[in-house]
Amino acid sequence: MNRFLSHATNRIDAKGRVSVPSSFRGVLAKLDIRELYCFQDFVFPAISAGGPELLDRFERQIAGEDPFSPQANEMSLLIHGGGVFMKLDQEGRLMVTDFIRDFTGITNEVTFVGRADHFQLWAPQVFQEAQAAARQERRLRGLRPG
Amino acid sequence: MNRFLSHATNRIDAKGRVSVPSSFRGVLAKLDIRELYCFQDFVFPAISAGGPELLDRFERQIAGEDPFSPQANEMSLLIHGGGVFMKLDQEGRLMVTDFIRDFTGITNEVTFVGRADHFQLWAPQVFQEAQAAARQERRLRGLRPG
DNA sequence: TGGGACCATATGGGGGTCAATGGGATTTGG
DNA sequence: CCAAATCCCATTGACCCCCATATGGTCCCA
Repeated sequence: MNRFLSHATNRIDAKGRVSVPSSFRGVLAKLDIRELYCFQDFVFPAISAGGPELLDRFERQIAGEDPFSPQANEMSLLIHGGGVFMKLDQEGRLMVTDFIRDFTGITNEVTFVGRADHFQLWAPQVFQEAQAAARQERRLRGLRPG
Repeated sequence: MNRFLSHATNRIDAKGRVSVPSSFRGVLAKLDIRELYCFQDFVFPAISAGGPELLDRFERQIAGEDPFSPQANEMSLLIHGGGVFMKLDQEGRLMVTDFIRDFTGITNEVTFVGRADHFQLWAPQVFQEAQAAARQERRLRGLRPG
């Protein structure tokens, strides 16, 4: 597998660590990603995590605009001010810091959600509800993928 | 046969496995599908399963939109976060995980339902009712298939 | 036409392997 | 020098490979 897919929920231990699902670690290894760029999602109350090239992409996006524009300023506020680099420990676990807890509402469990080129950390309950809402909205609009 | 047709109900064993109907496995072999892309159906409480090209089709749909739009983000939440790759064991059985149980209400039996280019997993009772409801609705509208 | 051999599919379970988790020991940073 | 982060090892349980058994249908022949 070469992209992040599916979701899984893991427990946070007494030291505040949580195991990143094995399949996600496999993708990271395959893409040779050793350090995670984590940032606050623009839409949902979730932390997004991916390789450093994610940040590069965002910065290229900014570079395409007038560097003194309010839009560029705002974008930088989000991706730089709301972003951080993190590493996994030897067992593939991640420290769940206050940076993550405060933005997501995570307390003692984390739902990992694949998003193709990155993955996300959600509070389990919040993820369930957001997904149900997205499904409901699609139905109302009569849209279908494919 | 080169498409998924008809429906059949099989039992889940003590280890949580269920046999995929032989005719469906035959279609999978014919289409050279070795790994199943499974996702939560957008309308019914059923898991849909098909070849990886199903996911490709969804992703092409997303690619047509602004990648930073809430719509694209939402769509990805469903097809990436709500999708899984699964494999059959050597006897053609599938593990019925919580991912499947929680969404479908499946407990100890699975109804497999052919849908041409993919098939679905339903709780038997729920399938019966949904099919009956669909039939009823058609009758009220005076419509006939074909 | 009825019985029985034969075959394919569904089902049951032993046991190895690996991922998730828990916790002691050591290092690092302020 | 203390607290927190990281390393390292042990335990547990879920999943998967593999082989055995049950079940039901079809075909053949007397």
